[in-house]
Amino acid sequence: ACVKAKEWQKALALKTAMREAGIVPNVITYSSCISACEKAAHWKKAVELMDEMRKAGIEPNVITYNACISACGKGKQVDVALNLKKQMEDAELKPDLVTYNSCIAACEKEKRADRALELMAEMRTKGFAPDLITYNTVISACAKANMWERAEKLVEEMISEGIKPDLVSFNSLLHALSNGIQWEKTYNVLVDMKRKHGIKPDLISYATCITTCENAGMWMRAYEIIIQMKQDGIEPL
RNA sequence: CAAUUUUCACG
Repeated sequence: ACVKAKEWQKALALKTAMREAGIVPNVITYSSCISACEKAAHWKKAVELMDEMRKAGIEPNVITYNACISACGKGKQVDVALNLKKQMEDAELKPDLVTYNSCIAACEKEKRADRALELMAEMRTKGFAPDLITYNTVISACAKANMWERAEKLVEEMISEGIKPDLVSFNSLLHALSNGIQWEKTYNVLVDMKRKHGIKPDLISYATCITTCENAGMWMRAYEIIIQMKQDGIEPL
């Protein structure tokens, strides 16, 4: 059952073909198909597949649920995603770190920073330490909810817990600051990520800073950043 | 190397 076709129609066609060839789809077959739907944000199909496999007497496992939660997240269905997490708890399956990260990502898509933060607190009580991805996702959630102060705090928090922020962390923080039109802070972060953390800003980082300066009416500053970007070997598009 | 999680934009 090796499904490498990453487009959902193809994956589903393959599954049908398998059945017709007399091969019984197993958990992994379904999980793969759900994953294929996920990339296309086809959350309804993903949920349908879960039902279908249950009817076929195949029990979804943690990975199956995680894939489906992710699919719902991409389709902006937080409630469906959180319901799935409940379902798996009822089915005496233990949500794992990926489950939480996927649920938090679902909240992020819907700008539900409050729920994302709640979930992060909940996972701690269940003995899961938030990892880099957890933090990055929550920071991004704060960015979308216009909570740049919280985003700043989260970065400090992760550092104090020994998790090194990466390029994604900083880009998310930059977006948070950008949405708050904190152009000075945005610029400081851009400088700090390179000087203090050894992370090279990429095109996204620079573009975010430039946009912020433009929104703040700081045209000269925006221009200076473009110059720096070119010195860094990154070309504006 | 059979399946699952994070940033902007496009889709």
